[in-house]
Amino acid sequence: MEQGALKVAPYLLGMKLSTRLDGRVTSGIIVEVEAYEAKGDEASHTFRGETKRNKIMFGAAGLCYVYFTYGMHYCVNVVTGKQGVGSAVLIRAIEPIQGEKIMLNRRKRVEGTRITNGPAKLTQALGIDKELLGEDLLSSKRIWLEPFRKVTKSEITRSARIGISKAKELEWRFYIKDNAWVSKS
DNA sequence: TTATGGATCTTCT
DNA sequence: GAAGATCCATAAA
Repeated sequence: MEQGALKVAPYLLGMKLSTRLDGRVTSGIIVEVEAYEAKGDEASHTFRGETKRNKIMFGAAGLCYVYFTYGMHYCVNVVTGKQGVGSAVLIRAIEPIQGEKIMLNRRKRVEGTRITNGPAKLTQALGIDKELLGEDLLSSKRIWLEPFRKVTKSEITRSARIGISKAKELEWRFYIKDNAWVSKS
C-alpha cells in the first residue's frame, strides 16, 4: 500500500470494500479502479500541490479520500504512497455481495448492475460521504478494506482513464475482464 | 436510442 | 467566473 498508485491499483482489484453506518453493513468487491499519481499526472487532484480539499491524499497510505464533484457526487479513493506523497486510487466500480437491499434502498428505482457501476453510484450505494473522509481503511469500523478474491494477472484489463480531459493517454485504469459490474465497455 | 440540462461544491484562473 | 476524476431524468429523434 505504501507504493505508488500504479502499483497498488491492480492489487486492489478483488478486495472487499465494506461500510457500517447506522449499524447496517454493506459491502462489495472492487472490480474497477483508476490510479492517480502525485507527479506527472495532470489529471490528479494533487498535481498542483496540497489544498484543504486534497490534504488527505497527502496523508498516510490506506486512508480514505472522499471528494465531492459536479455539485452532487461523491467519489472514494484509497490513498497510497508514503506520507507527503499525493497519490491515490479511485474506486470506480464494485460488485455488491452484502446488504444489497440496503443499497437498493439508498439508490431508489435502480436495478441490476446500475447500482454500483460508477464511482458516484457506488458511494451512494454504500452510503459514503464526507463523514468518512480520512478514515483508515485498514482499521476503521465504519469503512474498511479486506482481501477477498484472488485476481490473476490474466483477468486484469488495462485501459485509459475515464471522465477526464487531461493525461488521457495514460492507461491507468484497471478492471476485471468480463465483469458485468465494470462501468464502461 | 441518443442528446441535453440540471444539480450546485471546491479550487483555480 | 469557470470547470471538473458524474450520473440521472427528461426530451427529442
